[in-house]
Order: sequence, then structure tokens, then C-alpha cells
Amino acid sequence: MMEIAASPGYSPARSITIQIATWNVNSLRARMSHVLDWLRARQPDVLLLQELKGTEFPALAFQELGYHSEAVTQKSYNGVAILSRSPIQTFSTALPGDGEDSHARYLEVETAGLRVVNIYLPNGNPIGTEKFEYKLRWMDRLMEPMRQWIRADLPVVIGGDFNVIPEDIDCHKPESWMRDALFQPETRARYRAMLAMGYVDAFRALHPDEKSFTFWDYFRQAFEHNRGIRIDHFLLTPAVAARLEACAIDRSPRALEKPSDHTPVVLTLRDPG
DNA sequence: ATGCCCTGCTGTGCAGGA
Repeated sequence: MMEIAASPGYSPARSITIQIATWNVNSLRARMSHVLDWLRARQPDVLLLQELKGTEFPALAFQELGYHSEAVTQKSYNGVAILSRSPIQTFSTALPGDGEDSHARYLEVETAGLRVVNIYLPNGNPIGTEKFEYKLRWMDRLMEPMRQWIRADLPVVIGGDFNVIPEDIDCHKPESWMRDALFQPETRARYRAMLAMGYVDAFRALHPDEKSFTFWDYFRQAFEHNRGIRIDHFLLTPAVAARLEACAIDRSPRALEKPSDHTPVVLTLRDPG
């Protein structure tokens, strides 16, 4: 549902915006209190969740906060969900192109007047294995519908955990990631190919020189030292990019006790027209 | 070069994450 943007302290021209957030929670069961607290505080119109890590999905708890929801789950691993204040029409619960692929990593819906695609792109580590090949094939498969959405000039928001460090600026220390699947030339070339199609990286478009991260590993006080990477992204088709108002990383949940290793990214879009 | 830390599982250490 659209809402009047809060504007404490001053009164700009009335602007109607919609906020869409993405958050890899690294187990929904372990992070449920964080998610509920954050929803109450931020009240995004839409929230994309990744790494649910279980088959249970507490739709009722989200409904009590005013959210419709749709989830794609599997035992132990992966899992994605979309919450929305508006009704949700589900288009697809699996990425096309491989009938053998049973991972819960893709959810495509229509809500709030947008096509919203939630992805949990494969990690791909270690390189030189089937896991890395799976990641590259998954990216190739994703690019097929992405081309169609561009051709059809659809208003599409693709958000989620891409497991891609796009450029050097997106990590604290590039040398540390040289042998990692998230930073391989093949991985980054595919991400760049998505941008070349016409997709806009919402955060980077608004903050061309900002070194900000969405993930800090649990080791060696990485968050405290801000040794992180930017791997949670929003890619927008041109029709949506024209409405781009803001894209912000909310570091606060990462500082809580027992946090996810990722923190939310919040996209703000202006009203169409 | 590796582990660090965290999660789920029917486990009592492992796989997977990034």
C-alpha cells in the first residue's frame, strides 16, 4: 500500500512513495524477533526475505502486522519469501530453465503495481567445482526472463541476495576475495551483462562513489571493523528506475545480539506518473 | 593455505554459508 512519506522537521511538496526492502535473515526461525521488530519500526510496503532455512513459515505472525505473504521453502537450506501490504499474485516459484533444480531460490510475484522478483542466487563456492558451475548456469538462466522483461518494458524490481560483489568498491579489500566465487570474473561479467541490458543497480546509481556493505561475516569481528561486502542488490528495469528516489542500507539490525550476517537494503520509489 | 562463527539437523559432528 502506498503511503505519505514521513517528513519530520520540514514540509516538502507532498510525495507518495513505496518502500521495498530485502534481507537475507540466515534462518527465519533464529531471526524472527529481529524481523518482527524491524517490520514494526520501518513498516516497508514490501519485504523480500532470503535464507529462511526451514519449511515452517509463520504467515499468521506477518498477517497480524498487516502483511500478505508468499513463501518458497525447503528443509534446512535456502528459502525465499515476499511480504506485502498489498495483495500478492504469484507468477512463479522457480527459476525456469532446469527442471532438475529443486532449490528454493526464486519467487516472482505481482504486488503494489510492480513485478517483484526475489532471488537467492547460489553462493558458488568453492570455485572449480559443480557448485560454481551451478551458480554461473543459474545466472545464465536468470538472464533469459530478464531480457524478456526489458523487451516488454515491464516495471520489474529484482531484489535479493545476488552473491555477487560487482566491483572493487563493493568490498573492503579486493585481494581478500580474489579466489572467491562472489568475485570471479565470470560472476562479475554476468552481473555487468545484466546492467548492459538496461537494468539499474539502485544503490550504485544513487551513490556512485560510496563504499558501503550489506554483509559482514561472523569471523574476526568483521562488522566492528567494517570489513564487509555489498552483495544484496536491487536491479530495476528502466520503467522503475525512472521512479528511483532512494536506496539505503540499514546497518542497525547487524549490530543487534545474534544478528544475521546480512543487513536490510531499503529501496524507495516515487509514485508512477 | 586454513580457520575463524553461525545455523539446522535426529546430529552428538557434519554440511553449507560467503
